[in-house]
Amino acid sequence: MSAAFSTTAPLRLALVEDDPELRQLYSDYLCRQPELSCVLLAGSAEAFFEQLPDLLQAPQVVLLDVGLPGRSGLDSLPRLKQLLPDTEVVMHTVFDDPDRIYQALCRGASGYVLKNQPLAELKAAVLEVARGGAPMSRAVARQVLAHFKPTPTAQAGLLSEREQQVLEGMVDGLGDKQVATRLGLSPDTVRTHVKNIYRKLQVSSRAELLSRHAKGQL
Amino acid sequence: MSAAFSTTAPLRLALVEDDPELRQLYSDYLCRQPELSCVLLAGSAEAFFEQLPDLLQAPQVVLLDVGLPGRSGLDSLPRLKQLLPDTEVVMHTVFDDPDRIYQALCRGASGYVLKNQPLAELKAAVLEVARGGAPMSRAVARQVLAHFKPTPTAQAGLLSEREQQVLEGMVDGLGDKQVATRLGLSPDTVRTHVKNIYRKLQVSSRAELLSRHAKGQL
DNA sequence: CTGTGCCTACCGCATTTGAGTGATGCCGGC
DNA sequence: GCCGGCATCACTCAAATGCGGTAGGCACAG
Repeated sequence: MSAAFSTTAPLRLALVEDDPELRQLYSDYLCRQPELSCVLLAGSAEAFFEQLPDLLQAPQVVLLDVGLPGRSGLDSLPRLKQLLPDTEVVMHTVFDDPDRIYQALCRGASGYVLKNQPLAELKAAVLEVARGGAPMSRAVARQVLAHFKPTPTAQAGLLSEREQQVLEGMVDGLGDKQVATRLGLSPDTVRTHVKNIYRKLQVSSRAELLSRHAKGQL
Repeated sequence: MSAAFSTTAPLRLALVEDDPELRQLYSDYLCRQPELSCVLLAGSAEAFFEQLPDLLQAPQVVLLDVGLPGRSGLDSLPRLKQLLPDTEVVMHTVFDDPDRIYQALCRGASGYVLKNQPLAELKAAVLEVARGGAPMSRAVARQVLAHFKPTPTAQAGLLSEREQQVLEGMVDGLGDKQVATRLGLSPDTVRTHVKNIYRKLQVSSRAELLSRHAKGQL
């Protein structure tokens, strides 16, 4: 909701990128934009943190490379967000593997753009995140959505209907007896179902099952 | 990477929207686009499913209103994806509450755009999803990201560092002993930590803890 | 100095859970 | 009709877990 009119002061941007050529390229382009103002350029996370105290005002957006030498961008994210809770971080990288994306988002990134995109996209992402958005490259957005999808692999057809219901109860954090009550069954029956579920899903404890459920496959 | 050149056949789009005026407005606009072809217009989920068999080719994208009379868009999503697994669904609505968004994504939506946006945005979303993207309005994207964030509420400060580590182990589906091994502790120590965690987080079983963790507070 | 909280570790006990075995009845395919 | 899968219930046994207490060492605040 905060203003972003042409009369607004340029957005304070920090750029962390280890490749000197790329850094030059990006900063050249981004700094030329009237809406932006590069207040910090760093080639590593360490350099970034060192330069931070020199700034009069904290950057509003940090464009952070994931694959940095030394402390990776991913690793320094928590500290960055701790020092600058109100600063938006956009990850910038060639990696589009689910795990890195997941880690970045969990650690407080508000955007994730890939490096194979036109510079205009990069600029758009920076502006977008400053406006309260969450810019993500196509592939990244899909990965993110994949985290929510049911992954109809195992369950569909594998587990019988009753077993599904029992599983549901377990997922809700209930014990065998409570599940039995909910379904109007004998606790022993539930126990049998649970055992069969374990066998079918290849796990051997409630914890494992719930862990799996929470992660990949619902 | 799939082609989207001007020589490509127009994208087959289905539009499900209960408000006749809006439906008219959207279809007028979208159908005028050379890249798009509205093959189905429906005012309800029921009408959509009825008209489906009449089509020569299934729609490639469905623009689905969330707040439909009768079977809501949200409720009909699973069936839609079951019938048309390869069709991309973009939710279209005025609602931006986290729960509805979460439900939609879990049920297979690949996009979620709000209704307060210019028509060009709508068109862009349809094209984007067809290209393998995941178009989301600003507010929606933020909600989605919020699902990954640590929710610094409870855990931060509430649980000690050691307890965090133990919790992590439990979340990974490990037993007490395995957690102990991982952290180089006595199983008894882990048990003590677990007890304290339960007390602090107000739960009384592993299942409850993991369930909570999976749901609200990651 | 004292209290408080954390980390560590142990004891004991009741309950829950994982794992094995068996049994009954229903249903559907071969 | 037989076999396999499913749902139901039962019994046993051992391991894991939940719950209560105790206790020494450490660090920090009052």
